[in-house]
Amino acid sequence: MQNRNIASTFAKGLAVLGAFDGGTPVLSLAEIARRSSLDRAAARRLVLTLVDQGFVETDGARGYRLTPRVLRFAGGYLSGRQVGRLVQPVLDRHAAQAGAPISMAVLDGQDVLLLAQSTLQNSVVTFGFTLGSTLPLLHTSLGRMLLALRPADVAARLLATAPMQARTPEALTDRRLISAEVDQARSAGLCIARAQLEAGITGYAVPTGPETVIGLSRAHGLGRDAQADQAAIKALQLCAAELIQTGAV
Amino acid sequence: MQNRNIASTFAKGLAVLGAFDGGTPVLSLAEIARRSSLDRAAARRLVLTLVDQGFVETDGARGYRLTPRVLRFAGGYLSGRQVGRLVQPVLDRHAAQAGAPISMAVLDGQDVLLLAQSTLQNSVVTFGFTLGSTLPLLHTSLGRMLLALRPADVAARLLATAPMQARTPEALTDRRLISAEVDQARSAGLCIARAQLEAGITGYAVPTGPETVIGLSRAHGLGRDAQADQAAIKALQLCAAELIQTGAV
DNA sequence: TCTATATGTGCGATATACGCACAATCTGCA
DNA sequence: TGCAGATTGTGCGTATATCGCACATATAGA
Repeated sequence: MQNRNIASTFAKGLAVLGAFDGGTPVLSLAEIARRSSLDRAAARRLVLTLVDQGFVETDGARGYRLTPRVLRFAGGYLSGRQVGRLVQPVLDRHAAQAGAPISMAVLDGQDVLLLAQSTLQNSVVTFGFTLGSTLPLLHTSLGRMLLALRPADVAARLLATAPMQARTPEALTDRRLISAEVDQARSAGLCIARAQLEAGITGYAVPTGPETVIGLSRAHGLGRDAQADQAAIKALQLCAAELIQTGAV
Repeated sequence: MQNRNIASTFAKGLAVLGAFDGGTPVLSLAEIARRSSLDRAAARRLVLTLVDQGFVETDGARGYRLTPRVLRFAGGYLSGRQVGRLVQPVLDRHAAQAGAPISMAVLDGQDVLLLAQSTLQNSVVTFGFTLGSTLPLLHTSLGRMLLALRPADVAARLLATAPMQARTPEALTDRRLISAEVDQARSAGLCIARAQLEAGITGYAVPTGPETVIGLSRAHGLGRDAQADQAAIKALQLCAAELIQTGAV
């Protein structure tokens, strides 16, 4: 039974807008229809509406891509939550002290979604991620920490269904082992993930609120470096304490 | 005559989404209807669609606000244009060298729209702006530089119609004087705006492409400091040169 | 040049969305 | 505490916006 409180054309339009996930910068109409599971003609009309409203442009040929105007939605969110005023300066200060970029993230659907980050000059570990980037839930310290913050039933469901995106030889592929890592993060109030997303890189994460976490990454050597781990976690905990004080999260 | 290639319900939905501009973090249905110029019942259905799709949430009472999910649109744009990989590291490196945050912007409608920025530890001048923030066109060095990049007829139209948002005693309010500043920016390939947006702050901007500019701001003393101006412009020009080399803009 | 894929478009059908009007709720003030 | 004004919730009949189809055209790649 259709819900008359829902505008289905608008919902379809949002699916079309969501098809532009950045993995492929320019999309064809056919690809947009596929990604949004819509009839080709419907997808075409919705894309032309986005063009008309200035959120999408053509590349002159038959491809479509987002325009900067979509950043206004992010601006609305960030300004509304005062991220630029309360969160960014704290991340900047602690990232400088830690000598590593620090990111803030939330759980969104089955992904880690980056809310803010402080990048640094000459940072070794960047990966090109930005605000709005999504990261895997099961193979990042951020993701595991976010799962740890959720009620056990919610976490269990996500652990069973989130995509398995192991990309390194050391990445866990057994969901039960990942679940154990999440349990450990829940107990300890921190998470350390070694070479799960990228070989040679250890990720660290701590909570900053009921639904947000911060994290940083560092290159590691062959052995486990307890001292480096402790320093990274300490830096994050100091940062988290200050973020909690701002009340922004 | 209605254009059958445009889905008007989707266009209305985008207007509702755009009502959340961040100035007021939580909006009522009545306020959303006003801002989007829609019938109250229509606005309600469209907002409920956003709630259903996870882009908006209620505050438990009668207010609505954006969720982080809207950042995915920004992520799609930033990832598609490789901002995190090509632009951000360059901004970070040059901001560190300049000792001031550097932002990249485009013209969008009648606003300056921030595309990227490198913020710094202990930065004097932050204002809380973030990626996705909009700034006034007529009273920022970024805005005047963007106007300078446009064909003369386009610039003239914007100079005549963009909102006059003077907020300091020294801010120009005569559109002809502002136009002269834009002409000078066009000739010089750089723009310096003293105390136009904020008292005591000078803004600098240079172009990085046919439609993008970068800029930074510094506190200034009572007199004009030609040496500080030259250093800021030089830093921006070095940054712009490197950005042009990356081909990201 | 040919084939497969993609795109453009008009159209009839119908499902979606509209706006209205009335009821209910909430807020602020005296 | 009560009242007035503003806001919100909701059902409904109707109009129109949107749908998906089918055919034509264009493009890309082998």
